[in-house]
Amino acid sequence: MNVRTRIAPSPTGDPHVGTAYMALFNWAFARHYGGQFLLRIEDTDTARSTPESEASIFAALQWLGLDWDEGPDVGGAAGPYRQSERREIYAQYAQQLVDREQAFYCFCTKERLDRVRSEQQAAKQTTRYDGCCLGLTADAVAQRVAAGEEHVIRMCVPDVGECTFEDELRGPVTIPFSQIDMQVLVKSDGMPTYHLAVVVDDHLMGITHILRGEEWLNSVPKHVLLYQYLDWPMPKLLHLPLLRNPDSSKLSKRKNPTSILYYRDEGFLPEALLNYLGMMGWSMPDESEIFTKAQMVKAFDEKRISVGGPIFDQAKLAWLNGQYLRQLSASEFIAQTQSWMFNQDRLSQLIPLVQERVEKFSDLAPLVDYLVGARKTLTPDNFLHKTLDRDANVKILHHTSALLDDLRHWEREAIFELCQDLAQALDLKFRDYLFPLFVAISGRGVSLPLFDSLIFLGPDLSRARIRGALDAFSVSGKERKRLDKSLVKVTALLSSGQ
RNA sequence: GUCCCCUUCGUCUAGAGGCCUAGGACUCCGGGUUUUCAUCCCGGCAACAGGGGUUCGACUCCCCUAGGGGACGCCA
Repeated sequence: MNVRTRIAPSPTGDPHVGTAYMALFNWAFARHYGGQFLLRIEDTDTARSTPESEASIFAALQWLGLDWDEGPDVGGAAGPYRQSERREIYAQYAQQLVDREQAFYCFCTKERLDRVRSEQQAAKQTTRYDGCCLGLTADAVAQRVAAGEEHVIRMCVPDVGECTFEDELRGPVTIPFSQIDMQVLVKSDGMPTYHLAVVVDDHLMGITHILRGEEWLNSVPKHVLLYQYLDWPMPKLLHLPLLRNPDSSKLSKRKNPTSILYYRDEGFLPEALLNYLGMMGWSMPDESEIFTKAQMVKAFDEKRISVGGPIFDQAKLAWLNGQYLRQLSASEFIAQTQSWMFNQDRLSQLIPLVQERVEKFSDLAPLVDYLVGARKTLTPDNFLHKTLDRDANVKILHHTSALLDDLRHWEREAIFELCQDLAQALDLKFRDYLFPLFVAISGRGVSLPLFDSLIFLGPDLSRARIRGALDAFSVSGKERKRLDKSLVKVTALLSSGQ
């Protein structure tokens, strides 16, 4: 049997380490069995997908050295590999499902659905579409569609019975159909949802094994139904554990750096990151911990995957990276530091910031230390200020961090405006407001211009430093909740002000 | 709330009924090498969630409880 696996990221943000994790296992699986590994872009969310994000996913996977045999950039016989370019294909199957009464048109408004949902929640029932449009006659549907009424297509799901399917890592799993929603398959903008697109594409692209996150386990019955409706064979399913934050919740950028680019910019080697991800839920048969991706491919055995959720431990990753750095020859080390920071491109961004501030070359390093290296670890004392107290510092850091996390385009002007607006909303003088940010970014109250620094460091490092600065203050869960509430108010103020 | 998944040192893990006095790694703590530091070496702390079965024998199999996680979107 020719094995085919895929990684199917959604280009809606920074390339996530979870994506790298899944890519690694799918890649290793395919390579071990001599099959193909494909890259498919799941950009059916037109509001959130961006070409920049897609490009950064390519860049991140290439940096890691995970090569794909078919994909949007390299082509292949089963293309196109971008879901937004496959609309007609999905439409065709959606129509087939409607014709066979395995799916139906739904005209319910968002308002009605929200109402039904909250009623079900109040009654402590499973939230699920109530079947309102299920009984519509073909004529009625045709009329309403012709009249231009907005609609979606939903899949039919039995009310009773249960679905049992096989997960290769945990054995049979049974989920009652009463828990399964009549999932929307085609959105009102004509795009398929994940569930339709993934089934159609995996089949048409000949995917034999799906290795993906455990978060998908609950939606397998929807897919099983679709495969049955379409008369297609089920691929094998392997649901891998989710990477976790230190508090054991699902890995998230609010609690941990999650962007692959962060690890690149911080100075991790791709080999080390990959090696580390390879020991999350998997181990070499001889228990060795330092191994190359070629060794992993050779030894790969899905039976060795464990299903408990591993915590992504920065300390062990750092140790592992140290092992890799130490084994480099001096000339390799020079080459690596050059490609990391000391190259024409990076230096020409850096020098203009310092040229007019130095009198001797020896002034250079102290000025830029925090830009070419980690800033020092902070304590509350670093934030002592004539007007800002502890709580003010915490609030500024928390709110700025949250707003920057959601900022789509990392541009000087946008960041500047965001900060200015926030300072105003908090009723602070701009220069006072900026103080904790200077400390968070540079480790000092005075440094090179803040916004230039943010641009130079880039979104991933900047966000991590501001979030890290907050760790200097022990912020309790309770306080964090208060801060989140305060943030909601401030955000409301910001949007009303515009 | 409902459903699903998971559960070995603080963390990553080894362990497929006797090889377990539960092993390795990170972290932390000691000690050694080194002009300092780091590296490196040596040593130490530290776990089978709890309770019932099955079995001559259970970390390993089954059940219950507890805890953790996830899902419940016209997001993936």
